[in-house]
Amino acid sequence: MTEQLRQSAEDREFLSELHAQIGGRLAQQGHRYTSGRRKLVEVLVLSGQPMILPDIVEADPKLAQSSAYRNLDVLVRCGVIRRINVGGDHTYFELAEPLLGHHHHLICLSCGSIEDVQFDSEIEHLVDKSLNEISARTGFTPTTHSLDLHGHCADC
Amino acid sequence: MTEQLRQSAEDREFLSELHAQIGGRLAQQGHRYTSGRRKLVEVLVLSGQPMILPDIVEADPKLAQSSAYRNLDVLVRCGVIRRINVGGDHTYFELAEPLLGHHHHLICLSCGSIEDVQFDSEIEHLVDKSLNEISARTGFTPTTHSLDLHGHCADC
DNA sequence: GCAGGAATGAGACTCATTATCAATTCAAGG
DNA sequence: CCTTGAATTGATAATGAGTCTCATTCCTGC
Repeated sequence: MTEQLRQSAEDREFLSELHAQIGGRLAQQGHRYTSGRRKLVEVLVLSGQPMILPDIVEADPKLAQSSAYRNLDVLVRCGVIRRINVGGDHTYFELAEPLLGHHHHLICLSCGSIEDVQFDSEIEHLVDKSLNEISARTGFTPTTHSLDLHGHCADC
Repeated sequence: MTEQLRQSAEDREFLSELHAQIGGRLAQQGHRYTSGRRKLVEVLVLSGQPMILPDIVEADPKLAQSSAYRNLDVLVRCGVIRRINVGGDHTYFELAEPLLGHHHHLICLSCGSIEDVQFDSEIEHLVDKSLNEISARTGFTPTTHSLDLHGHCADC
Protein backbone atom coordinates (compact mmCIF):
# COMPACT_ATOMS: atom_id res chain seq x y z
CA MET A 1 0.00 0.00 0.00
CA THR A 2 1.55 3.31 -1.04
CA GLU A 3 1.80 6.33 1.18
CA GLN A 4 -0.57 8.04 -1.21
CA LEU A 5 -3.26 5.44 -0.75
CA ARG A 6 -2.83 5.19 2.98
CA GLN A 7 -3.21 8.93 3.25
CA SER A 8 -6.28 8.84 1.13
CA ALA A 9 -7.87 6.12 3.26
CA GLU A 10 -7.19 8.14 6.39
CA ASP A 11 -8.74 11.14 4.74
CA ARG A 12 -11.81 9.16 3.88
CA GLU A 13 -12.17 8.02 7.44
CA PHE A 14 -11.64 11.53 8.74
CA LEU A 15 -14.29 12.85 6.38
CA SER A 16 -16.87 10.25 7.25
CA GLU A 17 -16.34 10.80 10.98
CA LEU A 18 -16.65 14.52 10.39
CA HIS A 19 -19.83 14.08 8.43
CA ALA A 20 -21.32 11.92 11.14
CA GLN A 21 -20.45 14.48 13.79
CA ILE A 22 -21.89 17.33 11.75
CA GLY A 23 -25.00 15.38 10.85
CA GLY A 24 -25.63 14.89 14.54
CA ARG A 25 -25.22 18.56 15.30
CA LEU A 26 -27.64 19.53 12.55
CA ALA A 27 -30.21 16.93 13.54
CA GLN A 28 -30.07 18.26 17.09
CA GLN A 29 -31.35 21.59 15.82
CA GLY A 30 -33.94 20.08 13.49
CA HIS A 31 -31.93 20.49 10.30
CA ARG A 32 -31.09 17.96 7.61
CA TYR A 33 -27.57 17.29 6.48
CA THR A 34 -28.29 17.60 2.76
CA SER A 35 -25.88 17.04 -0.08
CA GLY A 36 -25.44 20.78 -0.59
CA ARG A 37 -24.39 21.22 3.01
CA ARG A 38 -22.14 18.21 2.80
CA LYS A 39 -20.47 19.68 -0.27
CA LEU A 40 -19.82 22.94 1.51
CA VAL A 41 -18.07 21.09 4.30
CA GLU A 42 -16.03 19.03 1.87
CA VAL A 43 -14.91 22.05 -0.11
CA LEU A 44 -13.71 23.69 3.08
CA VAL A 45 -11.96 20.56 4.29
CA LEU A 46 -10.20 20.05 0.96
CA SER A 47 -9.13 23.66 0.75
CA GLY A 48 -7.50 23.52 4.16
CA GLN A 49 -7.74 27.28 4.53
CA PRO A 50 -10.46 29.89 4.98
CA MET A 51 -12.42 30.59 1.80
CA ILE A 52 -14.68 33.31 0.45
CA LEU A 53 -17.94 32.48 -1.24
CA PRO A 54 -16.92 33.00 -4.89
CA ASP A 55 -14.10 30.49 -4.39
CA ILE A 56 -16.43 28.04 -2.69
CA VAL A 57 -18.93 27.97 -5.55
CA GLU A 58 -16.09 27.85 -8.05
CA ALA A 59 -14.70 24.81 -6.27
CA ASP A 60 -18.05 23.07 -6.76
CA PRO A 61 -20.11 24.83 -9.40
CA LYS A 62 -23.16 22.74 -8.58
CA LEU A 63 -23.56 24.95 -5.52
CA ALA A 64 -26.07 27.74 -6.06
CA GLN A 65 -24.96 31.04 -4.63
CA SER A 66 -28.11 31.77 -2.65
CA SER A 67 -28.28 28.27 -1.21
CA ALA A 68 -24.59 28.36 -0.38
CA TYR A 69 -25.00 31.56 1.60
CA ARG A 70 -28.08 30.21 3.32
CA ASN A 71 -26.47 26.90 4.18
CA LEU A 72 -23.26 28.49 5.39
CA ASP A 73 -25.45 30.48 7.72
CA VAL A 74 -27.19 27.35 8.98
CA LEU A 75 -23.83 25.68 9.54
CA VAL A 76 -22.53 28.74 11.35
CA ARG A 77 -25.55 28.78 13.63
CA CYS A 78 -25.02 25.10 14.39
CA GLY A 79 -21.38 25.74 15.31
CA VAL A 80 -19.99 23.78 12.37
CA ILE A 81 -18.52 26.69 10.44
CA ARG A 82 -17.00 29.94 11.56
CA ARG A 83 -17.06 33.35 9.89
CA ILE A 84 -13.82 35.33 9.69
CA ASN A 85 -13.90 39.06 9.01
CA VAL A 86 -10.69 40.59 7.81
CA GLY A 87 -12.08 43.57 6.03
CA GLY A 88 -11.92 42.75 2.36
CA ASP A 89 -15.10 42.71 0.33
CA HIS A 90 -15.95 39.17 1.34
CA THR A 91 -16.43 37.21 4.52
CA TYR A 92 -14.20 34.18 4.94
CA PHE A 93 -15.52 30.81 6.12
CA GLU A 94 -13.71 27.90 7.73
CA LEU A 95 -14.55 24.87 9.83
CA ALA A 96 -15.31 25.83 13.41
CA GLU A 97 -12.81 25.23 16.19
CA PRO A 98 -14.45 22.12 17.66
CA LEU A 99 -13.77 20.45 14.31
CA LEU A 100 -10.53 22.08 13.23
CA GLY A 101 -8.92 22.75 16.59
CA HIS A 102 -7.91 26.06 18.10
CA HIS A 103 -5.63 28.01 15.79
CA HIS A 104 -4.77 31.45 14.49
CA HIS A 105 -4.37 33.21 11.17
CA LEU A 106 -1.64 34.70 9.06
CA ILE A 107 -3.38 37.40 7.06
CA CYS A 108 -1.48 38.73 4.06
CA LEU A 109 -2.01 42.42 3.44
CA SER A 110 -0.77 42.12 -0.15
CA CYS A 111 -2.63 39.19 -1.65
CA GLY A 112 -5.37 38.85 0.97
CA SER A 113 -4.73 35.17 1.62
CA ILE A 114 -5.37 33.68 5.03
CA GLU A 115 -3.37 30.77 6.37
CA ASP A 116 -3.95 28.77 9.53
CA VAL A 117 -1.24 28.34 12.18
CA GLN A 118 -1.07 26.61 15.51
CA PHE A 119 0.83 28.08 18.42
CA ASP A 120 2.61 25.81 20.82
CA SER A 121 0.59 24.97 23.88
CA GLU A 122 2.88 26.85 26.25
CA ILE A 123 2.17 30.15 24.54
CA GLU A 124 -1.49 29.35 24.22
CA HIS A 125 -1.62 28.65 27.93
CA LEU A 126 0.07 31.93 28.80
CA VAL A 127 -2.29 33.84 26.61
CA ASP A 128 -5.26 32.13 28.21
CA LYS A 129 -3.98 32.97 31.66
CA SER A 130 -3.60 36.65 30.90
CA LEU A 131 -6.94 36.75 29.19
CA ASN A 132 -8.53 35.35 32.32
CA GLU A 133 -6.89 38.11 34.33
CA ILE A 134 -8.29 40.69 31.96
CA SER A 135 -11.74 39.16 32.28
CA ALA A 136 -11.60 39.18 36.07
CA ARG A 137 -10.49 42.81 36.02
CA THR A 138 -13.14 44.08 33.61
CA GLY A 139 -16.18 41.89 34.27
CA PHE A 140 -16.04 40.67 30.70
CA THR A 141 -16.95 37.00 30.14
CA PRO A 142 -14.94 35.65 27.22
CA THR A 143 -16.11 32.76 25.10
CA THR A 144 -13.15 32.73 22.75
CA HIS A 145 -10.26 34.82 21.55
CA SER A 146 -8.73 35.61 18.19
CA LEU A 147 -5.03 36.23 17.71
CA ASP A 148 -4.13 36.96 14.13
CA LEU A 149 -0.96 38.17 12.44
CA HIS A 150 -1.23 40.85 9.77
CA GLY A 151 1.68 41.21 7.39
CA HIS A 152 3.06 39.77 4.17
CA CYS A 153 3.14 36.10 3.31
CA ALA A 154 6.20 34.29 2.02
CA ASP A 155 5.05 34.72 -1.58
CA CYS A 156 4.50 38.48 -1.42
CA MET B 1 -8.52 75.21 40.14
CA THR B 2 -10.89 72.27 40.33
CA GLU B 3 -10.03 68.78 39.27
CA GLN B 4 -12.58 69.21 36.54
CA LEU B 5 -10.81 72.21 35.08
CA ARG B 6 -7.37 70.71 35.40
CA GLN B 7 -8.53 67.63 33.58
CA SER B 8 -10.04 69.74 30.91
CA ALA B 9 -6.84 71.73 30.45
CA GLU B 10 -4.86 68.52 30.11
CA ASP B 11 -7.33 67.26 27.58
CA ARG B 12 -6.97 70.43 25.60
CA GLU B 13 -3.23 70.09 25.55
CA PHE B 14 -3.47 66.43 24.55
CA LEU B 15 -5.84 67.32 21.74
CA SER B 16 -3.71 70.12 20.39
CA GLU B 17 -0.60 67.95 20.42
CA LEU B 18 -2.55 65.24 18.68
CA HIS B 19 -3.82 67.64 16.06
CA ALA B 20 -0.31 68.90 15.40
CA GLN B 21 0.98 65.39 14.99
CA ILE B 22 -1.83 64.40 12.66
CA GLY B 23 -1.54 67.59 10.67
CA GLY B 24 2.09 66.76 10.07
CA ARG B 25 1.29 63.26 8.90
CA LEU B 26 -1.33 64.51 6.49
CA ALA B 27 0.88 67.27 5.12
CA GLN B 28 3.59 64.71 4.50
CA GLN B 29 1.26 62.97 2.06
CA GLY B 30 0.02 66.15 0.46
CA HIS B 31 -3.29 66.32 2.32
CA ARG B 32 -4.84 69.14 4.27
CA TYR B 33 -6.02 68.79 7.84
CA THR B 34 -9.44 70.32 7.28
CA SER B 35 -12.10 70.98 9.88
CA GLY B 36 -14.09 67.93 8.80
CA ARG B 37 -11.08 65.69 9.35
CA ARG B 38 -10.35 67.37 12.64
CA LYS B 39 -13.91 66.73 13.76
CA LEU B 40 -13.62 63.06 12.92
CA VAL B 41 -10.54 62.79 15.10
CA GLU B 42 -12.18 64.67 17.94
CA VAL B 43 -15.29 62.53 17.87
CA LEU B 44 -13.14 59.41 18.11
CA VAL B 45 -11.01 60.85 20.89
CA LEU B 46 -14.03 61.91 22.93
CA SER B 47 -15.75 58.58 22.45
CA GLY B 48 -12.74 56.70 23.77
CA GLN B 49 -13.84 53.54 22.01
CA PRO B 50 -14.16 52.28 18.44
CA MET B 51 -17.14 53.72 16.58
CA ILE B 52 -19.19 52.89 13.51
CA LEU B 53 -20.08 55.53 10.98
CA PRO B 54 -23.72 56.15 11.93
CA ASP B 55 -22.60 56.92 15.48
CA ILE B 56 -19.84 59.19 14.23
CA VAL B 57 -22.15 61.36 12.15
CA GLU B 58 -24.70 61.34 14.94
CA ALA B 59 -22.05 62.61 17.33
CA ASP B 60 -21.45 65.56 15.00
CA PRO B 61 -24.33 65.98 12.56
CA LYS B 62 -22.38 68.56 10.57
CA LEU B 63 -20.43 65.66 9.14
CA ALA B 64 -21.76 64.54 5.77
CA GLN B 65 -21.84 60.79 5.34
CA SER B 66 -19.96 60.66 2.07
CA SER B 67 -17.29 63.07 3.25
CA ALA B 68 -16.96 61.21 6.51
CA TYR B 69 -16.34 57.92 4.74
CA ARG B 70 -13.91 59.59 2.34
CA ASN B 71 -12.01 61.33 5.09
CA LEU B 72 -11.87 58.26 7.31
CA ASP B 73 -10.29 56.54 4.35
CA VAL B 74 -7.73 59.31 3.94
CA LEU B 75 -6.93 59.15 7.63
CA VAL B 76 -6.60 55.38 7.49
CA ARG B 77 -4.20 55.62 4.56
CA CYS B 78 -2.13 58.16 6.47
CA GLY B 79 -1.91 55.85 9.48
CA VAL B 80 -4.00 58.09 11.73
CA ILE B 81 -7.04 55.88 12.02
CA ARG B 82 -7.46 52.14 12.01
CA ARG B 83 -10.32 50.02 10.71
CA ILE B 84 -11.62 47.18 12.87
CA ASN B 85 -13.69 44.40 11.35
CA VAL B 86 -15.72 42.35 13.76
CA GLY B 87 -18.43 41.15 11.45
CA GLY B 88 -21.45 43.24 12.17
CA ASP B 89 -22.92 45.31 9.41
CA HIS B 90 -20.52 48.18 9.95
CA THR B 91 -16.78 48.72 10.08
CA TYR B 92 -15.47 50.20 13.31
CA PHE B 93 -12.93 53.03 13.39
CA GLU B 94 -10.52 54.09 16.09
CA LEU B 95 -7.32 56.08 16.41
CA ALA B 96 -4.35 54.15 15.10
CA GLU B 97 -1.83 52.57 17.43
CA PRO B 98 0.90 55.22 17.09
CA LEU B 99 -1.59 57.67 18.61
CA LEU B 100 -3.54 55.46 20.99
CA GLY B 101 -0.88 52.94 21.96
CA HIS B 102 -0.91 49.21 21.42
CA HIS B 103 -4.01 47.62 22.86
CA HIS B 104 -6.64 44.95 22.34
CA HIS B 105 -10.41 44.68 22.24
CA LEU B 106 -13.22 43.21 24.27
CA ILE B 107 -15.92 42.48 21.73
CA CYS B 108 -19.39 41.83 23.13
CA LEU B 109 -21.34 39.26 21.18
CA SER B 110 -24.63 40.44 22.69
CA CYS B 111 -24.66 44.21 22.26
CA GLY B 112 -21.84 44.52 19.75
CA SER B 113 -19.88 47.04 21.77
CA ILE B 114 -16.09 47.15 21.55
CA GLU B 115 -13.95 48.23 24.47
CA ASP B 116 -10.20 48.84 24.53
CA VAL B 117 -7.90 47.07 26.98
CA GLN B 118 -4.17 47.07 27.60
CA PHE B 119 -2.30 43.93 28.50
CA ASP B 120 0.60 44.12 30.87
CA SER B 121 3.96 44.38 29.14
CA GLU B 122 5.13 40.94 30.27
CA ILE B 123 2.33 39.22 28.41
CA GLU B 124 2.74 41.48 25.44
CA HIS B 125 6.42 40.59 25.32
CA LEU B 126 5.70 36.86 25.46
CA VAL B 127 3.18 37.17 22.68
CA ASP B 128 5.63 39.10 20.56
CA LYS B 129 8.27 36.49 21.12
CA SER B 130 6.06 33.64 20.03
CA LEU B 131 4.81 35.59 17.06
CA ASN B 132 8.40 36.09 15.96
CA GLU B 133 8.96 32.35 16.17
CA ILE B 134 5.91 31.74 14.03
CA SER B 135 7.18 34.24 11.50
CA ALA B 136 10.58 32.62 11.33
CA ARG B 137 8.99 29.23 10.90
CA THR B 138 6.54 30.21 8.15
CA GLY B 139 8.32 32.93 6.21
CA PHE B 140 5.54 35.33 7.07
CA THR B 141 6.59 38.95 7.74
CA PRO B 142 4.26 40.45 10.34
CA THR B 143 3.58 44.15 10.57
CA THR B 144 1.16 43.94 13.46
CA HIS B 145 -1.06 41.55 15.35
CA SER B 146 -4.55 41.65 16.72
CA LEU B 147 -5.56 39.84 19.88
CA ASP B 148 -9.19 40.31 20.74
CA LEU B 149 -11.56 38.73 23.24
CA HIS B 150 -15.03 37.72 22.10
CA GLY B 151 -17.64 37.22 24.76
CA HIS B 152 -20.16 39.14 26.83
CA CYS B 153 -19.53 42.48 28.46
CA ALA B 154 -20.31 43.29 32.07
CA ASP B 155 -23.65 44.84 31.06
CA CYS B 156 -24.91 41.89 29.06
C1' DG C 1 -6.35 89.27 -5.56
C1' DC C 2 -6.07 85.01 -8.37
C1' DA C 3 -5.18 80.56 -10.29
C1' DG C 4 -5.16 75.81 -9.55
C1' DG C 5 -5.39 71.99 -6.91
C1' DA C 6 -7.76 69.94 -2.82
C1' DA C 7 -11.97 69.18 -0.42
C1' DT C 8 -16.96 69.04 0.10
C1' DG C 9 -21.74 67.13 -0.07
C1' DA C 10 -25.76 65.43 -2.40
C1' DG C 11 -27.04 61.86 -4.80
C1' DA C 12 -26.26 57.96 -7.99
C1' DC C 13 -24.18 53.65 -8.02
C1' DT C 14 -21.96 49.01 -6.84
C1' DC C 15 -22.05 44.70 -5.20
C1' DA C 16 -21.93 41.36 -1.17
C1' DT C 17 -25.37 39.45 1.30
C1' DT C 18 -30.21 38.51 2.56
C1' DA C 19 -35.14 37.83 1.74
C1' DT C 20 -38.91 35.99 -1.12
C1' DC C 21 -41.52 32.40 -3.09
C1' DA C 22 -42.88 28.81 -6.03
C1' DA C 23 -41.19 24.30 -6.95
C1' DT C 24 -38.87 20.14 -5.15
C1' DT C 25 -37.15 16.78 -1.87
C1' DC C 26 -37.41 14.15 2.20
C1' DA C 27 -38.91 11.38 6.34
C1' DA C 28 -42.36 9.24 8.84
C1' DG C 29 -46.53 7.02 9.05
C1' DG C 30 -50.37 4.63 7.32
C1' DC D 1 -45.38 2.48 -1.90
C1' DC D 2 -48.70 6.52 -1.39
C1' DT D 3 -49.45 10.80 1.29
C1' DT D 4 -48.65 14.73 3.80
C1' DG D 5 -46.32 18.39 5.91
C1' DA D 6 -42.20 20.39 6.82
C1' DA D 7 -37.51 21.38 5.21
C1' DT D 8 -34.81 22.67 1.31
C1' DT D 9 -33.64 24.58 -3.06
C1' DG D 10 -32.49 28.11 -6.56
C1' DA D 11 -33.75 31.90 -9.44
C1' DT D 12 -34.61 36.43 -8.67
C1' DA D 13 -35.70 40.63 -6.19
C1' DA D 14 -34.48 43.52 -2.46
C1' DT D 15 -31.42 45.61 0.98
C1' DG D 16 -27.93 48.53 2.51
C1' DA D 17 -22.96 49.66 3.69
C1' DG D 18 -19.65 51.80 1.40
C1' DT D 19 -17.83 54.10 -2.94
C1' DC D 20 -17.92 57.10 -6.90
C1' DT D 21 -19.26 61.34 -9.56
C1' DC D 22 -19.41 65.96 -10.30
C1' DA D 23 -20.53 70.61 -9.75
C1' DT D 24 -19.38 73.82 -6.22
C1' DT D 25 -16.53 75.69 -2.56
C1' DC D 26 -12.36 76.29 -0.02
C1' DC D 27 -7.27 76.95 0.55
C1' DT D 28 -2.65 78.18 -0.35
C1' DG D 29 1.11 79.90 -2.71
C1' DC D 30 2.35 83.32 -5.88
